[in-house]
Formats: sequence, structure tokens, C-alpha cells
Amino acid sequence: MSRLNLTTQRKTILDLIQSCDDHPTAAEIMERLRMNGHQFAYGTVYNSLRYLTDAGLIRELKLGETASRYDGRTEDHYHIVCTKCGRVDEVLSAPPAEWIREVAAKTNYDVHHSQVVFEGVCYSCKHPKA
Amino acid sequence: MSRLNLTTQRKTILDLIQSCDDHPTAAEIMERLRMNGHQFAYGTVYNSLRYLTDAGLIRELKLGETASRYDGRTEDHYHIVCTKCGRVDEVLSAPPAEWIREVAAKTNYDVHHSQVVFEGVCYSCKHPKA
DNA sequence: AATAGTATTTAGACTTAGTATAAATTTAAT
DNA sequence: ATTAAATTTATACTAAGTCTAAATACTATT
Ligand SMILES: [Mn+2]
Ligand SMILES: [Mn+2]
Ligand SMILES: [Zn+2]
Ligand SMILES: [Zn+2]
Repeated sequence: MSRLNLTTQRKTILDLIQSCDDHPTAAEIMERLRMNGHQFAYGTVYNSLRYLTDAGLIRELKLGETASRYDGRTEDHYHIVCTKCGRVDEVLSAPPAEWIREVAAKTNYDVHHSQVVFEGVCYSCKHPKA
Repeated sequence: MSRLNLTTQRKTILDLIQSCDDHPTAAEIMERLRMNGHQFAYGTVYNSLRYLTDAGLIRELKLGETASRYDGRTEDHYHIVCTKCGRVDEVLSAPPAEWIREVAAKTNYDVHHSQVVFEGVCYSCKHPKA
């Protein structure tokens, strides 16, 4: 409701996340900030992550691990986790609308959102070159 | 790999979960055990939940809340969470195989499993009778 | 520019969910 | 009965995140 206020800390964290091609946890983000010479308070990182998430500039991913991950891609998409090495990849195809309609009909819910996490074995883990 | 060993505690907890028509958290399970006159150590409840999950007798659900929930239904199914009241309902229709094939092809993963959580507004929350 | 008011950051205490450890107890095997 | 293995118990500990109150930094107004 209130206008966007990107402080130095928030902007730095946003830039970092947007420049990632992976999906770091809060702890990983703090580590990378430190490596880039920044030193923000622990709580500030969490506050900023929440702020940026609420502002819709990043997405919080709950993939069933102990810690949330953060994603600079804000358009709707899903994820697949490799059970061998833990890597997280993007899934850009959306669940068929027909299926969602069916779920809404059967459950009597207004379905607003779906989160999907696939699990499997990634290409590198499937084809280990010695 | 080793044969099933259902101790009193494990059996009691399994029975409790199987008799539930909801998806209780560990804390809720402990509360219900206490109400039924049982007093197991905190750690035993967690150990039993893990044991029963590993044995495939119950399922652990990670719905993106802070605590895991447990489910006596072991056949593959999904869940929908009401964002107003927090209730969790069953979703019995599976994601279309065609979509999963597409995801596997595009990501180069062997897809073994998918976890899906829908969010929406349940019937009671949508039609509040005064 | 000075002042007051609001928002943010900081350090650190606290919470919640769950795991680890070591002693005590139970169960199973000889 | 004795020994060994598995389980339970009590309790300490960990990890991820929230909360709080004081210190700083912005904003608006005079
Ligand atoms: Mn992503
Ligand atoms: Mn269920
Ligand atoms: Zn892998
Ligand atoms: Zn509801």
C-alpha cells in the first residue's frame, strides 16, 4: 500500500538476488554479502528479504527443506530438486488449467495459487562422467 | 530393510494418526496423545513419526508452514490449504502424466515424485453464513 | 539550517521445530 | 539367567527465524 522504499541494504540485497542464477537461502545470501564486502545485521537481511518479498520484487521458495530459498525471477514458475546433489532448477511449464479447474470443482475451493516442487535426479547425477 | 517393529508407543501414534480425518502437526499429535491419557517423551514422538514415515505407514507433509504435518493416507495425493482459516483438504486428482513428461523432457531430470500444494479459499470461508 | 517525526538498522534476546546424546529401560537371543 | 541390541526417556543442543529496544538515518516543516 505504501510506496517503495529501497534503502541501501535492501537495494544491495535485491541486486545480489537478481544477479544469482541459483536460489540461495538467507544464510547463503549473508555469506555472499560478506564476500562482497558488506556487513549488514543478521536481522536486517531477514527484514529485507521479507520486505522485498512483500513488495513482489523477489519470491520466497519453500521447497520442503529446512530453510527458505529466494528467487529473483518473479514470474510464476516452479522448481525441481535433485535428490542426489540438491540442485534446484527452474520448471517453466505451468500446470494445465484443466487440471486446476478440476481440483477447484472437486474441492469446492477458489484456487488462487499452486506451488509445485518436483523431485528427481538431474542430468549430471544421472550421467556421472567418472 | 529391517523388519517392522511396532512398539507400544509407535503403535499408539500410528493408530492415532490413522484415526484422524485431518493432518495434525507433531505438537497437535502430542496434545491428542495427552488427552488420551498417554505420556510419551517428546523425543519419542518425533522418533516414532520418523520411523513410521520411513516405514511408509504414514506420510510427512511439508506444506510450507513452519511445522510438518502427518497424514495417515499413504496413497499418492495432494493438498489444498485455505488461506483464510488454515484448513487442509485432500486433493485426489493427480497432475496429468503428459505435463510431468513435458517437465522431465524440458529439465532433463528423471522425475520421481511431485509435491503439490494448492492455496485458495475454502467453501465455508467463501460463504460465511453470518 | 534546525527541529521534530517517521522509518530503518542494529545487536542481541527470544521462540519454535526439530535433532543429538547418554543413561535407563525394554525386548530379544543365547 | 546373562548378554546383547533396540528403544525410550530426559535433557542439552541446533538451525532458522522473529521480536524488542536503543541507535541511526531519512523526511518534512519551519
Ligand atoms: Mn526459480
Ligand atoms: Mn492427506
Ligand atoms: Zn543432481
Ligand atoms: Zn477456510
